Amino acid sequence: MLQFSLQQVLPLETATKERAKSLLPGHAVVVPLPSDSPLYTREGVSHVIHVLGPNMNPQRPNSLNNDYTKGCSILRETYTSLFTGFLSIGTHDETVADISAPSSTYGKVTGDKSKLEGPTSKSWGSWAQALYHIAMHPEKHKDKLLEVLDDFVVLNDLYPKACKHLLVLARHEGLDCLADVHEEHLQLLMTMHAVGLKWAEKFLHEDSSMVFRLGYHSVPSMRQLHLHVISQDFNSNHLKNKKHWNSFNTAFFRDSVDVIEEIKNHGKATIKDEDCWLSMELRCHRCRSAHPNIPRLKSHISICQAPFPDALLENGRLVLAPKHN
DNA sequence: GTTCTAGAAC
DNA sequence: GTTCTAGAAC
Repeated sequence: MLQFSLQQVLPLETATKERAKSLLPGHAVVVPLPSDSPLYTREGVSHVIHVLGPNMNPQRPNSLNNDYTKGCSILRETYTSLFTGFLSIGTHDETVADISAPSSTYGKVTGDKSKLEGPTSKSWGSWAQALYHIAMHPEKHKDKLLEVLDDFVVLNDLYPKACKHLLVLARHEGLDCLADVHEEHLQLLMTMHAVGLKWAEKFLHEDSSMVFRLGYHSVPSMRQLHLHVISQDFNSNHLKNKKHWNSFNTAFFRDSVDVIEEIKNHGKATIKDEDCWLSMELRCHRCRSAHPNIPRLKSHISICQAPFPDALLENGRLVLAPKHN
């Protein structure tokens, strides 16, 4: 256990009292250490975070009178305040005096919101981390990888929705989805496209009747930016529901060529995240006929010979699609 | 992202 | 009978 002398603690106590006279349960206060504090000069401690948990002792202020539910709630706030305060140190030059815990929104704190607004991107469940782990540690997943490059890896989608379905996975930390992509990533997007195209061409060399599309989901379920390279047969037992179909056959699927153009022209990509795209009626991607359910749609697409619509053939959205008259 | 389940809908 | 949907869990 660390021991502090009075001399070490005094500057901290003064600095703390400047920030907050008292602290309510569930709240934290971040105190940057004064430059004359021995804790700072000798130990290199830059900040101290004070945090007050729930109190069940009737002899002390703010006793909860054995209200266990309220105690749990305040304990949750306490930890959130503590971690939010800790995050604010790394990401902002200045800290605010009192950080109170948000009850439901992640990353937001009271006080100077303009400086302390937390990450606005979505949070990811544990099951959404698989690609991230592969991107960060490809050496641990060699058996799954088709190609390993400095900036990308290529792998088969674990649940392919067509005969050929690859992912070109970016290895850059902090790049999780299209919303994170900006002008500085243009070269990266173009390289990902080139890598994906190379694989599509390799498959086309083996079977020239295949047709490929390269693109991103507007709002991916898995963390870490990944480009889908998918053949347009959609012949797969893993394609089971409307969401599967529509995520590759509505505007929810953003063609790589379009994303690159949008980044070039506007510095950001269009994101069609409305749920309506994923729950749209099922339509054949070739002849646009509607079908009542997935089994009927799949039996239709296995025989549909219609040419791909012009909108898909323009500007390389489809790779080596058959020409029609 | 997946699987499982229950209930509704066809 | 089958299929769809939503929710929960992982």
